[in-house]
Amino acid sequence: MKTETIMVIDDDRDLRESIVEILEDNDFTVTGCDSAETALQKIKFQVPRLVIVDNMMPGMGGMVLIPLFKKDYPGIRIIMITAFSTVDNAVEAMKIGADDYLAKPFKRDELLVAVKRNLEELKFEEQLSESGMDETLSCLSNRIRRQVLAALSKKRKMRFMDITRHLGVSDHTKVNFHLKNLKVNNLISQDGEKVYSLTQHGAKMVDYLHLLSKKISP
Amino acid sequence: MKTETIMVIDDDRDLRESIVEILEDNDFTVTGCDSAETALQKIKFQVPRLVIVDNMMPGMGGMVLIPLFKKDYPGIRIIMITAFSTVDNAVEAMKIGADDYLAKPFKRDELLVAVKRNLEELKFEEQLSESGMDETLSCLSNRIRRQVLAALSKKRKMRFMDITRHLGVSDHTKVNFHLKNLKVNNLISQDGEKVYSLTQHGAKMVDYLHLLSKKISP
DNA sequence: CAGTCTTGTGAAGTTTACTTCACAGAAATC
DNA sequence: GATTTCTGTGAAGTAAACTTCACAAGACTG
Repeated sequence: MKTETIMVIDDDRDLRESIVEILEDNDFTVTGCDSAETALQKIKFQVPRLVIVDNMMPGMGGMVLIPLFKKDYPGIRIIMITAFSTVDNAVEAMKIGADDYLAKPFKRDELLVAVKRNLEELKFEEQLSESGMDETLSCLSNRIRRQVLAALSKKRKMRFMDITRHLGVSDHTKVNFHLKNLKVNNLISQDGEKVYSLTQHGAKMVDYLHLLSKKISP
Repeated sequence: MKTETIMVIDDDRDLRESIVEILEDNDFTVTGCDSAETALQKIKFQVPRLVIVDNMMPGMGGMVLIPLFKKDYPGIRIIMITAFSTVDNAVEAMKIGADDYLAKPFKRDELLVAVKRNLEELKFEEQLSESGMDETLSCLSNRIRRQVLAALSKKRKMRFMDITRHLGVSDHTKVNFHLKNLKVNNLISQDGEKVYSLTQHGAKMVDYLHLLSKKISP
């Protein structure tokens, strides 16, 4: 099983090692860095999913590092550690790209909660931009293809010309084009007798569309 | 309130009038016709949602009439009345475009159940091919737009360049194009301070996308 | 107040999606 | 066995979606 990767950047050795230890105890794969400069080098070899970075550090501070990280690795999640928990500080951090912040001193559990919450949110966002969604949604966004699904949902099995006539389309090759598309997207299938029917996945999508149509119209 | 319109075609006057009466008692708007030829005339003035037609009639029979109706009015639903309830007869009727059939003699309730079921199924199919679905679904089928929704779902409020940087897109005008699209589709809105946020509708769609992503992946 | 950052607009170009047309083998029908 | 119907394929054309580019007004920053 693959564990989530986290990078911890803090010049304070004691704090850094204690954070690393806590995270490793919770089965994360952790990389520690003692400065922003080191972090910029290490990230080239392994891009973490989550970064925990101290605001105040000698050399490049968190405020400078965050935009650099966000620019090259927009998918990354960043939690900033701030010494003084002023509202200004937090707002400023969020503005430049931090996704969350922790005020020093923080407890073990506060750290873990923040880490887990951010990893959850990250997964949430990633789901929405999954590539499989592109194909499925754009397949469903065509009225003719939805009509085919609706027809097959009722009649279970239909032959090519049955579908064409059912839709009232004069050009059968047009229907064929959309049937192909539906087949590629695994929403319908064709048996040995050339009869079309919904796949299991297709049936699910019909359900989904009805749920959706109720939300859209009223 | 608008009632559903039904056309009843039967040469047998007693049967026809009794069907019409039953349907009118149940608040349908009914047109009776004594022949297929009359029906072809009357349909030009008002297109019904459902047609009940007798198979055996002098002149043009149901088997001939159905393809004509289906061709010119594909959205229509047709129930055929068959004198002899042979399986062949039913299969034949379905093949040429009838959506359901009733075997003579039938009871009042059998008629009503068939009528209501077919009207329900019709509504079901119409929902799937609603025009509003086209815009919404094709809007959601774009990965960048989904990422914008995901980002706004988390951060609640974001400004233009925040969004652009969050996505890691170099050309801001591209993001602007998609923001416009989202605005037109009423998924996001912009307040007086030019800050973007999800609309209520947009928030719903984010929920639905997660539902969908769970259906697609496993 | 010069310069950069933000938030756009509109046109031109590119890519993708869809439609139409011409044709053709297999199956059913007459 | 000739003819119509069914089920396609592939190319060409059209429309829609998306991207890129050139430019600019207003806000903010040093």
